[in-house]
Amino acid sequence: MKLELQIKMNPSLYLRDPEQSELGKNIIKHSIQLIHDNGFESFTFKKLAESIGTTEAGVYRYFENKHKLLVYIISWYWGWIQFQLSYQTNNIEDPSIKLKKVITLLSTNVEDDITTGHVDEFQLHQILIAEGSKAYLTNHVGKDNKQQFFQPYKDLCNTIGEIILECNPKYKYPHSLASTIIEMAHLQNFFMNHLPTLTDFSKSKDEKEIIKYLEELVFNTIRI
Amino acid sequence: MKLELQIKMNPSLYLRDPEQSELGKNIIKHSIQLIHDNGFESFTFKKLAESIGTTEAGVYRYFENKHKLLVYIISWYWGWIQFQLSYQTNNIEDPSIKLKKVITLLSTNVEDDITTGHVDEFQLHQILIAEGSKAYLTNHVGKDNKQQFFQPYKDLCNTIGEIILECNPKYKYPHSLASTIIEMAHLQNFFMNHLPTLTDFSKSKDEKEIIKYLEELVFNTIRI
DNA sequence: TTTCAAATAATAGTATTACTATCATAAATA
DNA sequence: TATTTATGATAGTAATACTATTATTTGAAA
Repeated sequence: MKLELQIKMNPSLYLRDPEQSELGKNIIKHSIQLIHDNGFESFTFKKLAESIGTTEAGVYRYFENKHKLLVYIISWYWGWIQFQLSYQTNNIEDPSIKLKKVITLLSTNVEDDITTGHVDEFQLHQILIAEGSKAYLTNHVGKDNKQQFFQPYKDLCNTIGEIILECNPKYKYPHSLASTIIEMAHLQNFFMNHLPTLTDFSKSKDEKEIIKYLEELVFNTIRI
Repeated sequence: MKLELQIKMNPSLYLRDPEQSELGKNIIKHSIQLIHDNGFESFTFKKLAESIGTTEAGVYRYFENKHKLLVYIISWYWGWIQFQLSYQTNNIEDPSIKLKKVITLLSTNVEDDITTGHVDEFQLHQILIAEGSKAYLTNHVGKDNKQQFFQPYKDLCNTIGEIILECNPKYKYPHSLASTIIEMAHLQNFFMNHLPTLTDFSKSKDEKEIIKYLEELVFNTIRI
């Protein structure tokens, strides 16, 4: 039996479920490739269609617009991270070890997970770093939020918040600290590679430095 | 004598200096208004021209494209913050008080500064929160960086980094902590107002809570 | 096996965006 | 007064972000 990880997606994100057809899977696969290679700004459904070998109209049958497609793949990523997190922290008792796993998981450029055929997690992680915040930094964030587009992100944030509270039940800002960890794991990586003077990792350009920085930040503020 | 604050801008950002003409100042003023009201995505030079009462071509004589215009007003904001910072921390000896001023300055929705006629700092602060990261989250960040587009941001980051080192000369991540403070002051504000479950400030929706959170985070990690 | 619905392909078309180009006119300056 | 310079008015183009229509293929139910 071949194990395949299926992540449940919010149906409001798509018109037709991309997991249910070859074309759909190709849309996801090539979107990730194109957004990774050229950025979300220059990504268009026309280029996507050409890259797949279908037509623009074909893509529009699956996704209303490119923003929903971006939110889709980002949601998928958070769902996958959520799964990785519960998998990696399973049977671990010590909450501070769990929290370290969280920081490492978010900061590390993962390898491609072969149990998810059409998704390249490495590229997806890069997309999250460079484009992740564009999912919510829009003037329709309120509408999107009402449709639960950001639920996977919120769920992850809650999970991490709970681990923080296990470390220190009296800590007052578990959610803010969780969102800070998530965002900074990505942003410090972006800065390290593109605007190095905004960080202290420009020499090594090593993710491990980011992990050390975040660990110090987090464990000192919750006072372990 | 009327005091007017002039912030020196990188000439590569514009084709014609907007400070030097009424039309130019109107471009800045109405850009801020429009981006504040409807977001950067829906902002176009056509709308801007209509709002001013000039033509699209008129705007293009000042700015090559809307991205450079965004970077321009964002750079202006960082220059203004830099000035506020040196003004507010002037004559203060205690570096930890200075650092608190930094956190407060970045987290607080400023009032409009009347010494800068055509710029509304309140709206500009809101723009920074919602659109600030779009200045550098592009596929041409490297090119832009080579042209020094992000110098004001870097300068501010260095200034804050130096204050951090004054607090604790042995702290290893002054730049990363500085960029974390800047980005989180904005992002936690955005989350508080639009995705409140990602923070712990949803009840009060009070900037002062963000300040407390950041102060705890910062002073615990540099161990004061 | 037929048939009938669903998915896809092919093509066309529209409004808007992001520009560039041209030419006339008004204002500032030499 | 001549002339540079900024602005205004208008036009045009390629690309983007869609919508619509029709034909063809495929696959499942009758």
